[in-house]
Amino acid sequence: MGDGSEIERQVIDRLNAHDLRFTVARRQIVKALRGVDGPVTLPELLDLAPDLAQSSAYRNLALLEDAGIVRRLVHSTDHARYELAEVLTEHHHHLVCDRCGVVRDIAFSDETEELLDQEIAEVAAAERFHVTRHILDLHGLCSDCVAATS
Amino acid sequence: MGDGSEIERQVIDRLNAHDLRFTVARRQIVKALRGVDGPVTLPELLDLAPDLAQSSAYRNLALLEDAGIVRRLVHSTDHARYELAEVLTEHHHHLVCDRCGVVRDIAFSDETEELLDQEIAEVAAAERFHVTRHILDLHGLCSDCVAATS
DNA sequence: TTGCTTGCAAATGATTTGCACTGCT
DNA sequence: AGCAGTGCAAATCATTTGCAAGCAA
Repeated sequence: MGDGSEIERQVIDRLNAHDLRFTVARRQIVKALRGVDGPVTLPELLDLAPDLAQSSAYRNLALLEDAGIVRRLVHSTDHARYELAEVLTEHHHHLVCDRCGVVRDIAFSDETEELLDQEIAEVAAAERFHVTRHILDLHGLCSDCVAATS
Repeated sequence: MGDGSEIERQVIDRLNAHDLRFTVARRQIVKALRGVDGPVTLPELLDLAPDLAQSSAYRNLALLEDAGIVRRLVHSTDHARYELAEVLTEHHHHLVCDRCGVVRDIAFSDETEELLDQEIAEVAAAERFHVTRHILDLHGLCSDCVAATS
């Protein structure tokens, strides 16, 4: 619970830093994103926050992304997916079902992440590329779709 | 050299398996994709194969993707990127410049890939998810954009 | 011939934007 | 009052698709 207000404080700080207000619409978006276990599409977000206009959702998600509060993911050509930025949550990866499109959060062990960071640092240095983050998505079939593909 | 015809044979086999001909347009697409060091966007592909109609490019890329010859990547909301499938090339990852959008191929050490596969297998089992592949993209700034951000 | 391919132009669908209105401050 | 924020509807833009013509088996 103390966790909740901590996130909220972070959100408000970042909004202030970007001269943005913590309006009802933005509050709804953040609340909705906190209540799910994976990134959501725009339609899914509208279901979670029914009195939010579509254009306001898109506009606020873009602003929240600029403010470092939200992260936009694109796994396919249709709907993008949105989640809270990792500064507000924790570093994680995604399981992506290539059949139904559902996306769920997962975490790796600290050891694996450390080794990964190390390898990334080496490659980045060799390629003269300034790496700021990595995205690791596991694609395949969720258990429901495995069952359906009998 | 021998490598080139090997890929071509693979392409033809896969096309045959899907009742598709190895037409001029498809030949151009495969040739273009073989000549670059990272996945390309549709406009970039059209530059590489000037006498290819846009709709034919889209249509053939979709068919080639179904045939397992091409892989479509989506890193941002605008243009998707296309590359030869890994069965024709080798497992690799991408450096993605968040400023200019350029994408370049990179490879990790076999040890890292093995450890990664091991960790992925564990997570997949725990989450009851059938993982078929993983995508690891390193985001940041390419050296040109680092220089430009003086 | 028979049907896969192609190119053009029109359609689709996610996302963005113009504009007038609402509501903080 | 003054300006950020909102909702509606129209605009954008990547991608898809209908259709008539071209080409290969």
